[in-house]
Amino acid sequence: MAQRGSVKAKGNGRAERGSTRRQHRRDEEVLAAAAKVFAERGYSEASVQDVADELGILKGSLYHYIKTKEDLLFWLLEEVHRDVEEILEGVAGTEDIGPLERLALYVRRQVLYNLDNLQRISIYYHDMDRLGDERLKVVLDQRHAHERFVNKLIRQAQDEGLADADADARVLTNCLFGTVIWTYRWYRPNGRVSRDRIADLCADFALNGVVGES
Amino acid sequence: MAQRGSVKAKGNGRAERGSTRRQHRRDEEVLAAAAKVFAERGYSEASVQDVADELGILKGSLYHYIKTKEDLLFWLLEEVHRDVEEILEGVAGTEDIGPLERLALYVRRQVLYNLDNLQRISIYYHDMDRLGDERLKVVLDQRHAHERFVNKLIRQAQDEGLADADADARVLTNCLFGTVIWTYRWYRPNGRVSRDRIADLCADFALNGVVGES
DNA sequence: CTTGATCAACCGACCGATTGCTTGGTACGG
DNA sequence: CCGTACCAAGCAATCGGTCGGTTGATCAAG
Repeated sequence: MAQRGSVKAKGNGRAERGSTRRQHRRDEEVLAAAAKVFAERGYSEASVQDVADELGILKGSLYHYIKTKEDLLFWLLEEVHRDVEEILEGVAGTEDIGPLERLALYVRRQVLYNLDNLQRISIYYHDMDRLGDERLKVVLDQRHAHERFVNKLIRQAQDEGLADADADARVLTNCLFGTVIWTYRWYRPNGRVSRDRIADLCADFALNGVVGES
Repeated sequence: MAQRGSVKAKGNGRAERGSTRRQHRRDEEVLAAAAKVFAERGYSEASVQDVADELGILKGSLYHYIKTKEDLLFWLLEEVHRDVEEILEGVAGTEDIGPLERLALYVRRQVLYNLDNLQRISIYYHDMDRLGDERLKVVLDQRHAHERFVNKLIRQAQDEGLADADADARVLTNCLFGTVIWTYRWYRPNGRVSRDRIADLCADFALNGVVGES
């Protein structure tokens, strides 16, 4: 793990090293501990000591797994991006459905993912900016690709007369993102409304907003 | 300013002391500097030194105006709350309009406020949790009141048959908040769409979402 | 007009605590 | 005996906050 690809190393940071299988176990525990601590206290205020405490080892020992504190943050964000990319590919790969159904599918899946990964999503939207310049650029590029994907679906819907073409597509995209992303701020497990129902309601809300002209 | 009301002090923290008029000038400069620095670097990573530098004075001198670093954060959030309360009162005070028109009015005004106060809104949603327990409770109580206000409007619309009564009002409220609040994350001055147009589009998006069933 | 007291505003040096990170070493399973 | 996993001590830097002192404007008394 300590030798995970840096940004410079041909970008192949997620490659699985040949050996490793049991090693990954502990690596994931490290990331899980970091996720918990960062989500609770925020990246800036969380200390490496806190993460080590969560793992039950000393601070110095944690540096066996990481080079810098920022590594933990970057790897967590990389995980999120990998998962979200799967969602986008799933939506893009579904055949025989129109742009509006695709948008609804995207919203439902993305909202469900957010509700199931509150810690990482919190960290993603709270502490992304704490990355150094190069790594920040990597994450921002991924975000832009994500944005373009949704924006394209909305423009398609407008072109096909399924959505109000007078509304600026970029604004609609961001309104939809607001609906989807904000879930991580108000959702509480044990709530009265099920996650699936919430995902459906968010999809309805966003789709009605995109279609417009009631 | 150093003697601004603490949380405990009968809550009357905003009272203008008898003398003071020129003094307030510098106080506002202090808060403006803090807002700029906190918005740029985040409260946790911004140092008192940074705020003092922005003001052109030494760190020790800044403590003439504040008791703790947290004071700056709390006072900024108090300002936001005071402004937002005005918006709510304005919406509640408008006569002869239904709940849907009231909601649209709220969204437009709140979005415009967000776009005009990007720094403070960023700080509000990014660093609220850094407050101590007592002060955090104060801000959270204000937020809950804000939520109840919008939630009540939505339930009124549902009761009058103007909005889909099958959708959970709490979820709708949070979806609407997502649309409104998220603006501070994507809006950039000098963009191609005017602020007024953005406010209108957000209002349309949110209202269509609340009404549902197109 | 001069004096002297007052007070906000600011300086500059400093303190204890904590931070991210390093280093040299050890315990132990394969 | 070699590498993984961890320990224990410590370093330089930075942090929020303190403190004693200086400056300059204001203003009432003499």
